[in-house]
Amino acid sequence: MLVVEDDPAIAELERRFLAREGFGVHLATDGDAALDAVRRLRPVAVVLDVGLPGRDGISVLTALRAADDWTPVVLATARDEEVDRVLGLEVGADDYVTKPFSPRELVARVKAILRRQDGRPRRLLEHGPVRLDLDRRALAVDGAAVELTPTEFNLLEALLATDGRVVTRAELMAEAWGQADYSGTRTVDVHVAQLRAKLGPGCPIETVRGVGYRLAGS
Amino acid sequence: MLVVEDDPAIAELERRFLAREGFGVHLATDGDAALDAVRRLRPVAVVLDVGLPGRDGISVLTALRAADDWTPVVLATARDEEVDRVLGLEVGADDYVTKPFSPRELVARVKAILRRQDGRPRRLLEHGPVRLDLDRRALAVDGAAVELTPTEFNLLEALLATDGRVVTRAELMAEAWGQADYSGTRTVDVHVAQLRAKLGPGCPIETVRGVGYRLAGS
DNA sequence: GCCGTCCTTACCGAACCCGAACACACGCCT
DNA sequence: AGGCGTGTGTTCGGGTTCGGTAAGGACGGC
Repeated sequence: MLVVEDDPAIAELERRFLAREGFGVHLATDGDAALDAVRRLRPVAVVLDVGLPGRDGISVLTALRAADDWTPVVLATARDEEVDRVLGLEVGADDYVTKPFSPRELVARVKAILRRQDGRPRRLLEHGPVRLDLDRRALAVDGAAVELTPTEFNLLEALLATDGRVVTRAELMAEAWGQADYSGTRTVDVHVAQLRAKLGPGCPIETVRGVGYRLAGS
Repeated sequence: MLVVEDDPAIAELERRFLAREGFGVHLATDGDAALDAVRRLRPVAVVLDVGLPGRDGISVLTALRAADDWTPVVLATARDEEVDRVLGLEVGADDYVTKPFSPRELVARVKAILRRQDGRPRRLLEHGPVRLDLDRRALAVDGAAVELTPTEFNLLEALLATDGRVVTRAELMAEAWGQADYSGTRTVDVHVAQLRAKLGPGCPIETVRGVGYRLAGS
């Protein structure tokens, strides 16, 4: 469970009530930290304040969903920011609470969401004989399981997510390594080679000379 | 099964999906008819719309519970009627869905409730040779009983509940320990080792390097 | 005070990532 | 056609991170 809230008093309140229900709670105080935390911690759900300094909640949510991350999100909006609520649901929030809210209500909302998403189908990325299970973090080629290292997995995920568009090495670095600027090393190439080896003869990863890589047309 | 809903289109939708699951479905379009139907038909469960004309859903539910009738009730509330949901649960609803909801979700919710309050609500988690009895807090592997300490039990329960999805150490901490934020200790690893030892050679707990653990198989 | 359970720490082996080095492919130019 | 430069494929060893495990101490129940 991740709570994103810049007011320390409110954050602590939320943390206490969620913890009492048995959730392990992490805190983040701004949008970038939140995105990073979701990536690293893979929380079961996120309570996201809309009125953050700098990168606001809506922006964070948009970034998450754009990255194909469907971690359940409860938005916390101020009473008069109705626009944000509507916008939030459109952008992919699972529910929202209006400040000021009772902690009990927040807890109830979070639990409801978790219940709702139980038994939800797994997130899968498929392309030809390749099937990547994001929830199990497992890969199958022609139905046979294939082991992947963490970076190989992230790389393949980044490639499959683009679904045919050309991806530069810099973009792949950013996607699979978190941010790290691509400073002219060959790291990406090496891992692509590894991936191709593991994917076998039907490997759909094509080289676009001078630009980067892309998936073969389905 | 009784569906109480004043919008004929929605009512019909619900009826069709519930019927497909083998439930005999009756309809009622207002609160008084609903109360009457519950008394006469004694349905196994009720799907109850909150926004009824005249006597509303909350009132119907209150009347039922006041008459010591504990027929399982799933409330259907509009998204912005947050008060009703909290109120409904306090008044004795067993669960609720938020409009607009998918019919499949409704069915799942109803089934969950029936399962929960089935004559023998003996909750079992099974996976391969492993069988975990949540009510007796007992574990059997290949039919042979195995003793578990409380933390080991919680840990295994958390793993089995996710059914193959990757679970981070932070999540396991949250699930099995109640709250404790995972601050970089190796506690989880140690207990996983214990578990593996007790589960024996056919142990389905796999390590996902850099992320966490998951169950083997499907 | 003994015993079981739990948490921490430390150590070791293994997996992994990176960067360099070398070999190869492609395309352009003459 | 052949040569050359640039960009890419692939291999390999060093250094680092990560997970398994064993041992020791803290805490609480009996």
